[in-house]
Amino acid sequence: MPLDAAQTKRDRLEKKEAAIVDAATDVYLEKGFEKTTMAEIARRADVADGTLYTYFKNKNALMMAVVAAHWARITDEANKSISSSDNFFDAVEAHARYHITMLLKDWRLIDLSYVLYYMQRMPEIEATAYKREYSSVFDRVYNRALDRGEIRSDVPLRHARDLFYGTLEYAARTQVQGRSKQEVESIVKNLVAVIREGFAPSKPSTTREAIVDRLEAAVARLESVSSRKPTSGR
Amino acid sequence: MPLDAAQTKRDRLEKKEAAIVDAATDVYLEKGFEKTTMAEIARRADVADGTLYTYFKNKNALMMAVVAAHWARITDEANKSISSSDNFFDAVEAHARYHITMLLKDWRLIDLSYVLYYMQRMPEIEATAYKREYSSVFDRVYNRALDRGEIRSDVPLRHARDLFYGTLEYAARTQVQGRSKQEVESIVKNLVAVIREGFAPSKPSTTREAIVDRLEAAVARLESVSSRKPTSGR
DNA sequence: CTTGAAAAATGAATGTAATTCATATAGTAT
DNA sequence: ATACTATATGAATTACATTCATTTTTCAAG
Repeated sequence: MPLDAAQTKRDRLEKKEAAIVDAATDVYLEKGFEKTTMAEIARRADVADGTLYTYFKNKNALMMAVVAAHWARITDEANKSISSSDNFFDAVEAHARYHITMLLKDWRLIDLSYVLYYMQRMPEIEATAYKREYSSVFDRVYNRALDRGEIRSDVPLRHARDLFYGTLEYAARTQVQGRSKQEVESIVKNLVAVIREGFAPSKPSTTREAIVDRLEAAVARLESVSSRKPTSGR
Repeated sequence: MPLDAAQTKRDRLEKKEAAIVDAATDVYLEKGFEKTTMAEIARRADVADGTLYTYFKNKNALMMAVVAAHWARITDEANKSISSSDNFFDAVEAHARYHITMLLKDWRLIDLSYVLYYMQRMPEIEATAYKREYSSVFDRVYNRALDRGEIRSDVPLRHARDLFYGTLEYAARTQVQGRSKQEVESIVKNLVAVIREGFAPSKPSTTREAIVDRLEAAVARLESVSSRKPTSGR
């Protein structure tokens, strides 16, 4: 088989697969999970019922593809959301703003991930992989800040990550479920403020004793630094 | 109808209803949502298939009852979890510890609430009411601390609540989904530390603190001059 | 330009599980 | 005991997901 013919064929199949995923997304957003039927998806994608099964193992796999397409989109956007900030707190604020705005806009698709995950075990599809990829955005920002000494170093990454995404997702869910109006800015500012206080390099205590301790420690660090450099002997 | 006869009759029906809910809980915990069938529940509860529908409108309503029974249990326990602490941070720590321990133990039932909620709209059942009742535990602790001036007063309750429950639920979910071992204490201590820093009444800065800041800055400059610590990549 | 084997697509048939409903049974008041 | 009502029953119905025997399309080789 010539290479460009194969290319064309694969293109054609991928286009059809994408059309099916798009149709499934539309139906799901209109009707919700329970009322989405394979027959309706097939009708919208303009294929026969059976055709769906040549592209996806079953309904769950198809819905998982819907979810995967969405995570790919937002992971891409999330990476852009931090690109303009160079200090930790600005990057956190930008990413928080992007994240909660997205959650409020696309919550039905995000929640679909959870529904699929909890409805049945699907280890072969690894439903949480998309999320892990997405949350690596925060990980990079955090690790860079650690390297630069912008934040205290005794809080493990995973705790910071849980705080960040957990707070935003809970806030978004509260807002979507209740009928409270959206208040993105208030939520973002509050989270950033807490992180600013809780993750700042630890402020030394102001007792005289503590000052002396701090000075001793600083001197010790200086000594150990210069002793590692034989050229600048002491 | 005599009153005690009515009482007996209602008792009988309530016992049967509880038996059905218990059977449903068992089957669900064994098989997961998709593989739980009404026929199996009926068999376990020792009633006919149709009988289930004289107690519950449909499968979702029955599963919702399973969820409701669980929320009632844990709301009761949660209230006990804070009763022995009298200051804010102790109460927060006690409740945090109870909450995440419960989440790790009963996550399948907690998640079932979400699955049901997101699978279809059920405004008549008000799936989130249980959760609202539960989270009022935190609200009471927080409002009491506000009254007593134990914490700063410019953080709205809902933001504090989102931070508290959001962080713990995200942490629990991460742990359940991954195969990382449980680390309740680390998570609790970290959350309490962040809340302690972020919610403490703001202290006015003192002269001594300014001195320390200046010394810190001077030492940092010295250190950066005597050795260019390369930022370790990652 | 044919051709036939492999890949895709089809939709009627099948299987599974939720839900309904006509009928039977049990409980209660008179 | 009798009639009346509330409960319980499980066979029949319904709604979908999924399968599979056929048909249609694609494409490399002659």
